[in-house]
Amino acid sequence: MSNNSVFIEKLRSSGLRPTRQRVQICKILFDRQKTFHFSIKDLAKMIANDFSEKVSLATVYNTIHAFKKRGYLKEISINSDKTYFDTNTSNHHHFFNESTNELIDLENNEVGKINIKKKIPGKKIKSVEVLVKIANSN
Amino acid sequence: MSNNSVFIEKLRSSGLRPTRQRVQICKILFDRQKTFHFSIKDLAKMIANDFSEKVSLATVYNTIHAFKKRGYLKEISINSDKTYFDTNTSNHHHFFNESTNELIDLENNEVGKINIKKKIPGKKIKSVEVLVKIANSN
DNA sequence: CACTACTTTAGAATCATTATAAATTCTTAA
DNA sequence: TTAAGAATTTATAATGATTCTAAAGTAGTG
Ligand SMILES: [Mn+2]
Ligand SMILES: [Mn+2]
Ligand SMILES: [Zn+2]
Ligand SMILES: [Zn+2]
Repeated sequence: MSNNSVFIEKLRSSGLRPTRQRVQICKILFDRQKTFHFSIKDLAKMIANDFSEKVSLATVYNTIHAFKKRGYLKEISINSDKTYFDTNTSNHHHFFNESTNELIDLENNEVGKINIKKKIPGKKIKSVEVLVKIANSN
Repeated sequence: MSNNSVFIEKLRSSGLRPTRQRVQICKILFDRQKTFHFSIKDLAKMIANDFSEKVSLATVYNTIHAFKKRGYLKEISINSDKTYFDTNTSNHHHFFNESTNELIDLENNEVGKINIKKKIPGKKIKSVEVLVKIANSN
């Protein structure tokens, strides 16, 4: 249960004015212990439920993109029909539960060292991400 | 330079009738040595260039999705704004060249064994894919 | 308070993809 | 070979996500 000043500071520090709408979005995104994986649609729904005031979709998009640009969110592409944002901006991997369409974090230290044997001349590795698709064992 | 009967057989064996359009699409997709990574837009352009007869976009989508369903193509999601199809249907990984938006195959044997230490109870691993983003070293 | 720059908003525009339904083509059993 | 039925293609409309626009509202500053 952070208080608003944390969010206001977070917004200010990234060059965004702390408006009612943005503070509300911050509460939903960042007022929690665990990583939050969400689609824009998820988020819009939660705003509609948690908040008496309506927030336009354009504002949701604008704010999320600003946070992404500032490094407060990462975007994750799993498949063509769904894109997620992730409040965990560390370098990390994911499980994707195909039965429930749920993303689960896999921290860097939960995956053994990844050895990329093939090299591409003149190119440098920017990131290495693992996606593990899972489904019910039965 | 395969001859058409190869494609016709490929189509037939997967329950698709060998129409002019599908055979032409097969030529573009499968008449080559190396893996082909493409977007629907890429493919539609190539059809327009290589083929005197027009093929509707709906047919391109239908055929690609049928091939995907039959296991002749894989779909790869790199980021929200581009989805690729891949003629390499083996279990494999990718480099993504951020400078050129180009995908490069990384075969399974070009990546050391991947050790997923975290387990999810009641779930079975369906696939493990690595995406390595690269850019010019300069 | 008054001014300015930033922000929000509804609605329009765009773009990829999917759906529809009529016209065409393929298959196969006379 | 042909006729009938099934599958396919096609143009076009519909959908859905995202982005754009421009007008109305709000925050920061002095
Ligand atoms: Mn985006
Ligand atoms: Mn698709
Ligand atoms: Zn995550
Ligand atoms: Zn590939």
